[in-house]
Formats: sequence, structure tokens, C-alpha cells
Amino acid sequence: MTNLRSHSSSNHYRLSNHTNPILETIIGVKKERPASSKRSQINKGAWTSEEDTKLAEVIAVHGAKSWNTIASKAGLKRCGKSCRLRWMNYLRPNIKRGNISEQEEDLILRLHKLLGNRWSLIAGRLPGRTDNEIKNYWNSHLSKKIKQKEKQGCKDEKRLVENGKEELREENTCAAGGEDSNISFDVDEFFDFSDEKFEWINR
DNA sequence: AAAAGCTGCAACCGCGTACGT
DNA sequence: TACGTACGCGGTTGCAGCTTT
Repeated sequence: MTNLRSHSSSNHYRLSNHTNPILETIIGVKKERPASSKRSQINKGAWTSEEDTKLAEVIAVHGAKSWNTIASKAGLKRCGKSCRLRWMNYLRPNIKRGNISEQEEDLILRLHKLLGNRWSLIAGRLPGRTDNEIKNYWNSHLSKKIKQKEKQGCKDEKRLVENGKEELREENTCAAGGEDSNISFDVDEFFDFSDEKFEWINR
């Protein structure tokens, strides 16, 4: 797939982010961003490995619920909301990190066409992926790809017009722009994962 | 080598909804 | 029913690292 950065030769930072943070704590690999603390009671900014460890320990005992309780039990100067986010997007087991495969990308595109920006729903269909990750991936990769395709589509359309075949199309795509515009598709076809490239989904 | 601009990700914020009292 | 609190979601921002000039 096209995770440009991960394909580049110098991606130490990214690679370190794609490993288990608890493991990072143990082996001391993780690079930390300075945690800013505007107010003394509540920490903001990047999580430290100590915070990660504490949070994971408390969740292991009490479960991933009652986030404010968890925050206080862990002795973290964080709000429950922040703890939840950290757990859901980073610490949770079975999180798949790293490059999004072609199949996953294809599925994201299909689901986005169907659901729009319902990232959590889309993420629910992609085991191990978080809504935040998919949202980021969409904003940084796929939206650009789509724009490029649309541009290309506009050029093609111009050519069609020039060739006098414009009547086949009419008031469509180019001017309307965005992916939400008058999209029609066959639901059965949409959810048809019989193609062998979607075998992994059926599994 | 240094500065400027770009990229991608983690984290924050605000809002709507669900739930308990 | 009304109110307060917690949770979950989507949009947005901040910043480290990378690339280009």
C-alpha cells in the first residue's frame, strides 16, 4: 500500500509508534513528546510511557469502563475522556498498527461511500483498526486520492464534451464535486465480498 | 548546512446521546 | 419529567519528523 512515510528509508519515528507502547516502555525505545501542563491538576499533551503502563495496569484489573474512576485509580492527572481515548486508540490489545493494506483501503472506500464520515462504524468493519486511524488515513491519503481522481474525471469529461458525446452525461459529477453527491450504487454489489481479494473479510 | 514548507499522527475539544437519580 | 454525569463520536489542532529549496 501507499503509506508513503513507512516506505521511506528514514522512518524511525513511525516505526516506533507502530509497536506496542508497553513493550516500548520495557525496552525503552519509545520517543516521548513533552507533555504540556497548562493547568496543574490535569495533564495534557502526549502520554508518557509511565502513564501508559499505569493505565494499562488499572484497566487490566478493573476493566475498560468508568473512565473517570480508572483515571483516579491509576493516579493519573488525566480526565477519563483522555484515558478512554488513549486506551481505545493506542493501548488496547489487538490493535493493528502500520500500513493499511490494499484490501483495507478498498473496504474503507466502499464503506465511506455508503456511510460517509461515520468513522466508528467503518472502523467496526476493520478488525484491529481504530476510528481515529481510519479518519486520519482518510484525511491524509484517501481524500487526496479521490480529489486527484475527480480532477482526472473532469479532464476526461472535458474530452468527452469536445468529442461531442456530452449528451450521455448531463448535469453530473464534475460541478457537483464531493463524494456525497448523487451517488448511486447497488447495495448487493457493494456488500459482495465474494471476490477472492475480499477473502480475508469473509474469514 | 539551514530554513521553510509539508505530512501524518496523537490528542484535544465540543456536541449529542444514553443512563442514573 | 428534569437534571446531572459519563460516554462516544467526528472535527480540528499541535507538533515531530521529513522533504525540498
